[in-house]
Amino acid sequence: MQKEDCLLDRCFLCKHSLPAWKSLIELKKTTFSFKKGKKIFQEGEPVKGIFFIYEGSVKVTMNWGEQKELILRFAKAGDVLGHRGFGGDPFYPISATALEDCKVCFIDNSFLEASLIANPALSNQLMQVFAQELQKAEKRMRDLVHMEVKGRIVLALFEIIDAFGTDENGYISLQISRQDIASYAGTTYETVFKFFTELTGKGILSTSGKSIKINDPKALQSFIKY
Amino acid sequence: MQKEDCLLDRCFLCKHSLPAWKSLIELKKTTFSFKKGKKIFQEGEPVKGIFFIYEGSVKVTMNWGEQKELILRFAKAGDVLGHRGFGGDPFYPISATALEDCKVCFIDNSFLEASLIANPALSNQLMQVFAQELQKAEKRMRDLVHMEVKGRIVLALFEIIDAFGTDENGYISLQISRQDIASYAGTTYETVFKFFTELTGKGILSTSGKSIKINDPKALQSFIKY
DNA sequence: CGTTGAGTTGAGAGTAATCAATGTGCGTGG
DNA sequence: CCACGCACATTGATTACTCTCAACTCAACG
Repeated sequence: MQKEDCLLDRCFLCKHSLPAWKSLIELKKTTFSFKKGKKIFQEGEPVKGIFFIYEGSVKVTMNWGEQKELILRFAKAGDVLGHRGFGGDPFYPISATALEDCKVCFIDNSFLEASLIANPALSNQLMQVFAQELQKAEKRMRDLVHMEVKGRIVLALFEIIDAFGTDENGYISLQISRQDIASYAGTTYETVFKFFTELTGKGILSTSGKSIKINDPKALQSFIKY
Repeated sequence: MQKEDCLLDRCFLCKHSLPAWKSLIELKKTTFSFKKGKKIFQEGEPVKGIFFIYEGSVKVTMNWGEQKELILRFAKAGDVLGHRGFGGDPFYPISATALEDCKVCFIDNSFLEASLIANPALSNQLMQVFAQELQKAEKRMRDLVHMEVKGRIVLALFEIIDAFGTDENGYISLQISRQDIASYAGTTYETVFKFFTELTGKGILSTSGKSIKINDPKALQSFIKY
């Protein structure tokens, strides 16, 4: 982790702050780098502040017992991390792990709170973030409960493409493991695996090395049954 | 639905507003009554404002297809409803249904927004509400995915008691249908039923008419496996 | 007295998790 | 350069859970 300059336009806090605050924010915030696979923060740790991603991608997870994890969401440049520390417990209820090499801005709690009080527009922006994430979370809750596994895996794929996009050949820009897809869809590694071989067999999906490409989105859709 | 006076101390908006605003809020807000079973608002309807419950209890649900519903949460006096209308779509992503006869305060969007801008403390309070609900939602998401059905039903019972309490005899204060418990636990009516007969057989649970009583919380806990 | 609908129970089917076995690639050390 | 071991990928077989469907009971009501 090392301190660096921050790309203003990619940082939530800078983007939504009053111009007058920007120089102050520059002083206050610290930028850290995380290597792929490193934990940015962990379930149970005391909350010290809030993070803004301005480079790389991150998975936000929650554990069940020792072995099982659920990926709650993926986050990418421009997204906020660690705001779940707000309210109640001063301990993170979740973990955040870098999926690629990442750069994140860190703002400590006291400065953030001061900013929120002084700058209602920022406060409103953050509230919007919360509201949207709450909506997404509840929708996902329903999906995880009522959809069958194949549908959930399909949804995971769409979600991942939505978050990270595809390269010029149509492959998902992020190298994501089948284990992570399983953790997002709330299923097991093997099940994802078998489904993928079924899909590649039918030509709906292609895999090249570690990367995945969707050939037939409509056919995928059809696995989502109401 | 009829207009009535509002019990100030049970209303989120009044409780967290500046004293100077209270009289204005009194002017602006409207109180409605809803009979048990009536929908307060429904998935897909345009968002017109926000509700505060000051009497009765409510289930907040989301539908999957035509038949399957998931109860996202229970709300009772003092809780906020309809704030998920914030951000993005101006349509409710969820429905709210009265579980008992209810009285709710309604504040229309424009006045709420004005209040939030003028009163940062209120804004912060609402943000806290969002943050806490987001935490709860994500925890529940994990539970629904990784716990087995019996554990989820147990959790539902605890959750319901937590929200609504028990009467002097230890029975859950709210008459809740097995269907609703199933919808909360993400399972079917029959499964809840069979589990309940198993539990009453072992003396862990008692049912009297429509009401439910937990005799042995520890034995119930043991169905939650990590 | 028949009908309706909700409460209750049982049998069967299907899905996905678990377990186990085999295959594959890679790095390391001899 | 080869042999070995380890971790991870892949696949098949088995198990177990829970959903679905259907039947039955019982009470209320016309």
